[in-house]
Amino acid sequence: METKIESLTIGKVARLAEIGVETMRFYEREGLIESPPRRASGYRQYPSDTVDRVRFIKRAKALGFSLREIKELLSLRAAPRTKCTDIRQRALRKIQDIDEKTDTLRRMRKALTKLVAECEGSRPVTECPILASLSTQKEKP
Amino acid sequence: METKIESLTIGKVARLAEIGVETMRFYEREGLIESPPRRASGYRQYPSDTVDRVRFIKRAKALGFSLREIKELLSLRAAPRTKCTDIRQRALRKIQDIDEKTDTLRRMRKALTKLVAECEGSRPVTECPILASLSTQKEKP
DNA sequence: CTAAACCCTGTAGTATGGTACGGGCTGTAT
DNA sequence: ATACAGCCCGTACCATACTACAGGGTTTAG
Repeated sequence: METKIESLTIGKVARLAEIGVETMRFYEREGLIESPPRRASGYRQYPSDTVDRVRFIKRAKALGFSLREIKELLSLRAAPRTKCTDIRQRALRKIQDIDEKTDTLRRMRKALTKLVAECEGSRPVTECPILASLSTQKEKP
Repeated sequence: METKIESLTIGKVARLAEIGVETMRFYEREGLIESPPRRASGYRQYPSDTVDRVRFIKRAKALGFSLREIKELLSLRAAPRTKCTDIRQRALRKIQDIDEKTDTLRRMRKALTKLVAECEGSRPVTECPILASLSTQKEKP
């Protein structure tokens, strides 16, 4: 134990982030996590914060962001040369995306809550509140 | 013009919901929208509320719900025989999912806002607030 | 020292969610 | 009445995001 610097094998990162080892390598090929240093044997050595990065990827994916979009999100600060105005623009755009998603979730939640209330009141559930709550909203592509 | 009942062709629904005609038929095959009545010619005749249903599908997809999950969401009220307690259970479960997603979005938004603030202050952007804001969160699978 | 568990590269296969024909009727506007 | 957009079905193909080998070297616990 020469260096006590925290470094993890691919398998450990994968277990901590709850994804597969193959997926780790896939993300590396896709440029979502950078190619880590290697031991003499060729084994990857990850810094421990990689786990957070992978968890982030996992969560963002669950929110409907594509790997391409996630890459963009992660690279917002990555390039140190990038003009601040540029970063700002892109970040603001992402915030808009997020606000739209949040709003849709809020409406879905409201609809489901209504459904639950109807069920508790033991009244017949004939109409679909999920649809009803969304029906008036126009989409802005 | 015998019947003034609002009914739309597949193409009209598709245009209104901003998806492709092929996708409409795909969703029908997958059971996400029910097989509508047909004219003598075989042409599908959709009631106008189908547009809302399709828009809902589109939005839910953008939030990371799979078609299977969306089908579940849409069928919560669909089966009138379903026990209320059962519907309630499933709805509550979905609300949990939604709350988790909302929370992640909230944190992402906060991180991006911070990033924007840093850019406005024209300070160097060295750290990645997106990751930082998520790093302390443990995942609950 | 050796066996089990891990890691390596490369390639191939899978699931999901569409998208694009081909070949052929139908509706409608001029 | 005819052209041309729109619809029908069936099948094939596509991108994305994994997932699973095959064939081989490496670590590490006992």
